[in-house]
Amino acid sequence: MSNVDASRAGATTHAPAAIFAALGDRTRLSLIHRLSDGRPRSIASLSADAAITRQAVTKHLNVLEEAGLVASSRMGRESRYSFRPEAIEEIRAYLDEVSRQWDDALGRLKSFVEK
Amino acid sequence: MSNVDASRAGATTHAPAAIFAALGDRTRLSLIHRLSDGRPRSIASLSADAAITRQAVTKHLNVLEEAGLVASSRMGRESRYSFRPEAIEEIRAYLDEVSRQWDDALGRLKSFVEK
DNA sequence: ATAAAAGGCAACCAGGAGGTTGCATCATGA
DNA sequence: TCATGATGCAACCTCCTGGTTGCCTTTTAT
Repeated sequence: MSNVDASRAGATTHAPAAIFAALGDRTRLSLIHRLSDGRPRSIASLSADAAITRQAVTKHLNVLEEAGLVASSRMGRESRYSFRPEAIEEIRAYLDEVSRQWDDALGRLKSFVEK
Repeated sequence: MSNVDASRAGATTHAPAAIFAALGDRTRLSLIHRLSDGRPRSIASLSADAAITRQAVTKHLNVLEEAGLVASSRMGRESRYSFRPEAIEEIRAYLDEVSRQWDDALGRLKSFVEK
């Protein structure tokens, strides 16, 4: 289990850095891309056309899950991973904050120059 | 020098994964946060209140620069780093693409159920 | 002219990340 | 019930990363 305490009800505030880090890998990014069509997939299915081992894919999926980007549920003998858009929204909010601060700075500079 | 060819005019298409990876570190995230107020800062200034060495900060700044998140320019004896919002816009576009794909999937599911 | 400030360079180190292989376990279709 | 498919677990390996220390170079203030 992760040390991020994903079991704490509601407050699943996966630090932005962790989410960014999870997205900072080509393989994981392509997994996200494929899962973002809404269709849950098994590990075997996801590693079928991959150049790496099923075990490697499993590790990547674990990273994505701990970051809150995907969710898994066991269905019989296979575990299906599905995309979780909440995490995306979380870092989108973070980016908005950075952009807002930047825009504010631009605004102040502009009004200063005009004065 | 990086192998990303940051000198190619205009087409500074820093792969999303590299940008995400650069943001996937608390220290670098806080550097970005501080620089996003638009005020360029020297390395010494940025590492003044940091818990780590100036050298470590330098390395982080290099990572951010290669990802296109900051730009540096030598001013006398100090080199000033400034925030570069273009990289943020680049990954925001990527996130939009993922979200769009997700929304489309939801839409198809909805119309299927309603039928 | 020189001491102090600001950086750059390089070597070095510990730990983590990405991958692999081997083997055990659980579920299921014949 | 039994072979196969889908995973889980664990050990192991290599390379990258985050950090450090030591020392040299360039500027600048006095």
